[in-house]
Amino acid sequence: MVGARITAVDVRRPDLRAPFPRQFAKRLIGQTVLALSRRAKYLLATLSSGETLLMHLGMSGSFEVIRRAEPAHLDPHDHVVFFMSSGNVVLFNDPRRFGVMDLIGRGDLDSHPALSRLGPEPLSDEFDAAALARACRGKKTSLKAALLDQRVVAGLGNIYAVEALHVAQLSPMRKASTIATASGAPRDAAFKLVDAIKLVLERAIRRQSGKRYRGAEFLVYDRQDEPCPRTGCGGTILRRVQGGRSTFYCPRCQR
DNA sequence: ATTGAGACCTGTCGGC
DNA sequence: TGCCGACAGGTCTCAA
Repeated sequence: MVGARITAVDVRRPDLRAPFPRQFAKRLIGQTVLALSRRAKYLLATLSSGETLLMHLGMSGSFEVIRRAEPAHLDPHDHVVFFMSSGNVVLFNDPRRFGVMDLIGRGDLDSHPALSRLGPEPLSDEFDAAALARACRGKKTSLKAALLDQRVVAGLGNIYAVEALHVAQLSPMRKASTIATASGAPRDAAFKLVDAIKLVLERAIRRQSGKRYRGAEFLVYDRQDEPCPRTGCGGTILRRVQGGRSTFYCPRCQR
């Protein structure tokens, strides 16, 4: 898409998680995509008008680039088709329709409701033990719930929150406030957790970029009743539901 | 203000 | 083989 002009947009199904903005296709046609970037789990395309196309994959969304959009190749879940001046055709496919498409006016990026309250990017220098401890100070929720709170750290999801807690040897049920002192200074656990989050994400990006999600590639996620992967631990992975989502952890080495 | 539960929608998988 | 319930990677809203 980058450097190419959008020549046509086919919205085959406009009812994703949120309704599409008015005149969605019309406002896109003729614009050049200047750059692609990402904030948390939102994909952002900077357009020549200064507007930004915001996209989210939800739980089941994906993009595919093809050369020709033969009707026979289109899947019923290909909800948006972008035709580019380069000849590329970009398909947005989302069976579960939890995805999002929005168009943000010039200058309104920082005030957009989806983006305005996001915490720091986990791989940025801004996200360190001090920042994490500050965000968790006084929080009565579990540590796991805090990691999924996008205001604490942006873009961490269920799987990698679970994985990071295991690497850091911290219990998902532990109160979030316990990683900080009363004044909000980081305790040892905050340092360990920040390091674990960065490690887990960097490893995941290296391993999975370009690939589709596949299960059974994780240390503890989806591994209930299996032995704890920590050498010498000897514990067994348990599954619990926290806030309606599955948590997997080793009660022996995660405290 | 914070927190947890439920809702959104569809596909897949395991058990009977 | 076929049906049915449980469950799924993310956010959002609502009530306590």
